[in-house]
Amino acid sequence: MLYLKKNLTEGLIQFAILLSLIGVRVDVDTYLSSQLPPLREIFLGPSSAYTQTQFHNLRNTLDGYGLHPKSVDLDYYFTARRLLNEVRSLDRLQVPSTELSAWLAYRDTEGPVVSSPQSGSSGGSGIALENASGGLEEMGNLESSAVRGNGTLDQGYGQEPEENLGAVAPEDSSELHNDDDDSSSNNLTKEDIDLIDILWRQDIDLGAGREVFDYSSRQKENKVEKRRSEEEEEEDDLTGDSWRNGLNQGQGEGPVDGETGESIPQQLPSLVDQTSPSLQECLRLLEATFPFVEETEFPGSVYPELEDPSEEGPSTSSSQGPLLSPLLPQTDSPLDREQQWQDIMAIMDLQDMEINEAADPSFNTSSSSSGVDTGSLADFSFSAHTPINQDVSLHQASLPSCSQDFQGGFFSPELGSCPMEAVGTAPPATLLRLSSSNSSDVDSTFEATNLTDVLLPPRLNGSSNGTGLPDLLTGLLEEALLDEISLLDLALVEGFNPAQASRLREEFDSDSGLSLDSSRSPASPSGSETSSSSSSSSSSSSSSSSSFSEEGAVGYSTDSEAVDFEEGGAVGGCYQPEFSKFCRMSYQDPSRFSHLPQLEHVAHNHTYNLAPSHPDLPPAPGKKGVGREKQQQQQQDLLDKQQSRDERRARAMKIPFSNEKIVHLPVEEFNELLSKHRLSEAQLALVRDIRRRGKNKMAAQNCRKRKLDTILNLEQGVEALRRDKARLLREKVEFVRSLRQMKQKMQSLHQEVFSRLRDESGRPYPAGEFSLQYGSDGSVLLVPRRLRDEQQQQPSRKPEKKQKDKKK
DNA sequence: GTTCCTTGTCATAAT
DNA sequence: CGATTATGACAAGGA
Repeated sequence: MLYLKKNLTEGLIQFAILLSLIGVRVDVDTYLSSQLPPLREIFLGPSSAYTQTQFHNLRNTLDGYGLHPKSVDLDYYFTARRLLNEVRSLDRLQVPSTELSAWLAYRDTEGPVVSSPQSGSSGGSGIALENASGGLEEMGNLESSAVRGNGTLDQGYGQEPEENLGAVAPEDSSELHNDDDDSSSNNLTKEDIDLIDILWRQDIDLGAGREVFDYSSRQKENKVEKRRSEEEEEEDDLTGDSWRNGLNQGQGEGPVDGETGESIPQQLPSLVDQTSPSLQECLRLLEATFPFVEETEFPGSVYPELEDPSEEGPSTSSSQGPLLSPLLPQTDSPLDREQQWQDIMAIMDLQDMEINEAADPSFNTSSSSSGVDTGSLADFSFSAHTPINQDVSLHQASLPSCSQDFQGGFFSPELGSCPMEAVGTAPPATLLRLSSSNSSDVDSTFEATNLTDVLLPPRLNGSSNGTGLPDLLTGLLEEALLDEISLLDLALVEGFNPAQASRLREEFDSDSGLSLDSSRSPASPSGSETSSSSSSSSSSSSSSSSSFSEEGAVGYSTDSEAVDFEEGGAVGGCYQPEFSKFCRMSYQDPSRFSHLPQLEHVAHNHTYNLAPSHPDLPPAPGKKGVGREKQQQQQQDLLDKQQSRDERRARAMKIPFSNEKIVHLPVEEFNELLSKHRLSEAQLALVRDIRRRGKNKMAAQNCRKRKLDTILNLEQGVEALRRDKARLLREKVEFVRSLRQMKQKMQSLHQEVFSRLRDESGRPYPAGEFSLQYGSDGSVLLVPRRLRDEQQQQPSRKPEKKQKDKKK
């Protein structure tokens, strides 16, 4: 029982200490604190329960030395920070502008072009069929995977060919740069943090949680390459964003609800009947791609972006116009909240950019390039179908006036500019998405992210899992993750080098007041063991000892020793006073701590109670040395000197048995012993004190040893936990990237579909002017982004849209 | 002589 | 309730 308790308590304590240590390290990053909470939740959340178990022991332990490692952490932290920055800078630099731009260019050729930058994006209505099918499939896979998201993202992201990514207008990239700023992360308010935390939890609840990490392991192999590609891609994303921005500008914004700030969707004539064959084809394609589309919970969510019914001309400013109040009913969040979100989003944007970039390449390539990736994608597609279907299903393609939200919403810092409202009702999914992002923030995010992110991903997130939140969070998380990872990595690489470890140890030692020295004299087999003989001799030799000397008297007589050991079952040769227990302890320690440098110097033998093993002393002085008083005197002195106080006292009190017996005999035997000998009160008291002190001495030694063990174990545990944490963070980051890639694919798929849509006259709908809205009922509406724009700029086009019902 | 370390001891709480 | 154990704090002794 006791033993178990002990172990349990110790374990708990150790665990708690480990947690605290880790927490400390994490806390060191508090400047990053805003981001950390979610991470903590992920990694430490469960542990929090443990932390609450503050046992008495734990308290004590912690008091002693729990936190000192901080100093080390700080160094570590700064180093990590620096490295992180470097890493980020690398990402930026490396990021090649690719996918999006290329893709856009492609679109341009086919579709009607709105304006230069935008045209590319918007144009895509008529997509080259060649790519379309394949692209769609890929996209579908990606998207599906993305939708499923959490579980299975593992396979290839970064590996997709970047074909689509052609060089995009780098011009805007500057806007996107923010990611670098660490400050952004720092700017988060507590509320933001809380919000993030909540979102994060939601994310987890939705399934985005930790399971996600599993996949990472598979991907690890490709990590390095991926990262590079990702970084490059990220740059591409940036360009893509810029591109998007351009589009937004060109297209302007739709009408927004004054109160809500939501865009007011305009109902367009149903396109169903009128849908051109191409549209149907596209729909079919979509269906095939996303069989699950219909399943959705998708509450008729329309893309927020798409929803703006009335859009005013393509003006960049318009996109950024009024902030949209949360579309979602859920989000009662007042403007302040939105602001918070904006802040968050701003941060996320930066990160998103990075991520997207990273993701893009994989995204593109995934289908084509790496078999692994494709496979994974395929898997995803199947699994993920539902969410995508919902999004994609084009049942009712209406052409509401709002065209722009798409671009505007995305690009404009505030989504509000283009109210996301779906034609009639904002589906929960959309709402979700919006809510999660809260208009303005979303925009910022989108700016950073690719169109895909804006269009599809949000939906997917919102509809499917409520992962929309995750999206928003992802940015933050990523930042945090990156930071953490960098820190952890650094820690692993640099931070926990032997030097630091030693430092830690030192700190521990100093703090706890413990010495790591395990090689204390008693422990050392060599030094003190002989003492018994000498002590015995001394005792016997001592003048007064004769009366009880036979028993081994005060000192340690050989006899007494033998007896004691036998009785105690102790192993002979150990440090006498301590006996077997102690011997075990002492012997164990040295080996364990031998590696510690600090211990090396600790060879002192401070044990007072040890019988001196002086070569000078005759082995059995008592009997032989009658003649040599001098020697005896010397021995006496030595004995006195080396005997413990209790031994001396016992000798002085003429206690008839050895201190070992007094201390180590079981209670019964001890009582028997006392009963055998008639002892005075003083003697009895002394004997009891000796016993008490002797036991306490052993206890103290045990306690110290335990402390040391605990510290060492904790050290190891901390290191292990750090490693795990770093690994998990890495995995998380990869997951986020993959998710983004999938989103991008989804978006591209969306665009593909859109490009295939044809009006009655067989003309493609310009992507810039029309957008697809997905209804909760699975209907898909083709909505004009800006009626005005259309009318003004492209009178030829019909402002009104056809609603096409596409069944999935 | 000072500082640091180790060890023993005490007081106290927990077992 | 007494014995034992655990542990923080203190002090002695030694290097």
